Amino acid sequence: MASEASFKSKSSVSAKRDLEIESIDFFVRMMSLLGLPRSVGEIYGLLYFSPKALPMDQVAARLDISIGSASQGLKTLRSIKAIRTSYVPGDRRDHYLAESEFRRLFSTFIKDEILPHLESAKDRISRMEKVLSSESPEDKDFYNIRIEKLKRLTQASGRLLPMLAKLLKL
Amino acid sequence: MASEASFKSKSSVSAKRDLEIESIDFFVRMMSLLGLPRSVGEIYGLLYFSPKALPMDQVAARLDISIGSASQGLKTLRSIKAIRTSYVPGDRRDHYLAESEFRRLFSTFIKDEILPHLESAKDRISRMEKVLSSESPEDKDFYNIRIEKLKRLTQASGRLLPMLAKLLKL
DNA sequence: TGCTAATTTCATTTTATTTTGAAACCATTG
DNA sequence: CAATGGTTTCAAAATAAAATGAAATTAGCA
Repeated sequence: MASEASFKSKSSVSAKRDLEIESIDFFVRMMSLLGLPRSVGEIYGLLYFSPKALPMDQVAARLDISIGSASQGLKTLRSIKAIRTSYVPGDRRDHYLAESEFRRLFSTFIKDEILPHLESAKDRISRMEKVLSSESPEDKDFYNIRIEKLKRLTQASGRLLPMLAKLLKL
Repeated sequence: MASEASFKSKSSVSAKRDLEIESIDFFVRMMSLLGLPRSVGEIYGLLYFSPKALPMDQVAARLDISIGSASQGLKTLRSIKAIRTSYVPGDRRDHYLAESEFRRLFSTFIKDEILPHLESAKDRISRMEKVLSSESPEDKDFYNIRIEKLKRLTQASGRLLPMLAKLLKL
């Protein structure tokens, strides 16, 4: 009947569980705000409140998700630098720790997910300008104004977002 | 054989179509970045480059989507103040115009979609603090530090986002 | 090098989201 | 106040996204 839990007081274990659950819930919402799947939020939430690094199979077991999901989710989190591996002697499994500076994560997200879109937006706008200048349709003024507004929008974003990203890294 | 197009030069019509298509494409991506469905982006993109206000049935026809979708999409766009209706004498249909100050839209989005989450995050954090103080588990320091970091994150966001919202409204 | 544990990949299944279309509802007008 | 045009609603269908699980791959160890 001896279990891992037998070394800890009962209330302490449940307190940890409570924190874990709040954490998972918190990050599931947070990640879904960034358009990331539930499982990714769950994994990060679990790791965020885990004092020790956890191997993939434990992550999957604790969250009751498949190892496939766990593998994918950890991959995603690695790619946005939200977690890192830590070496555990005598264990060939990779162990994962949450990168606790969550703000950097937003910064990475802006750089990787949003700024590239801005780039393609610029191309699109030049394309629009070319169409307009070569064809001169009626309502040309209207179209010019709209294109001008789009331009300002992308320019403003192009300045604001990197600033924001920098602020978050501090 | 007489058609609407017969009053316009052929190239002018296609130029408008080209702009429309680029616009729709642009806003479909933009909206999906905000987690809004494709049809919503399509509708806004169409209206954004339309010199005259369009009624729902024309929106549906031009985009080849159902009137159900059009109705839902317009409702969504109205709710985030991205479009407005304009009165057209002698026509009982509502006509829609894009609100061209797209930046305000982000501002509305921050206020309506993100800030409420922050509020509930604060509640969650107090809950965590309560659990921790009443139960005192081992690794208490670790948990305290993590909670502290979450607190700072939400505080920083709570300051930054309203600022950003304000900047975008200018 | 061969063996085995650990991890990744990916076709299939499950779940969630979006769209459709038809019925219900509303509002204008003859 | 009936008739019709316009709009919304919502159950069902279509589509898209995510999770599973098992096979394939990789990496550590004897």
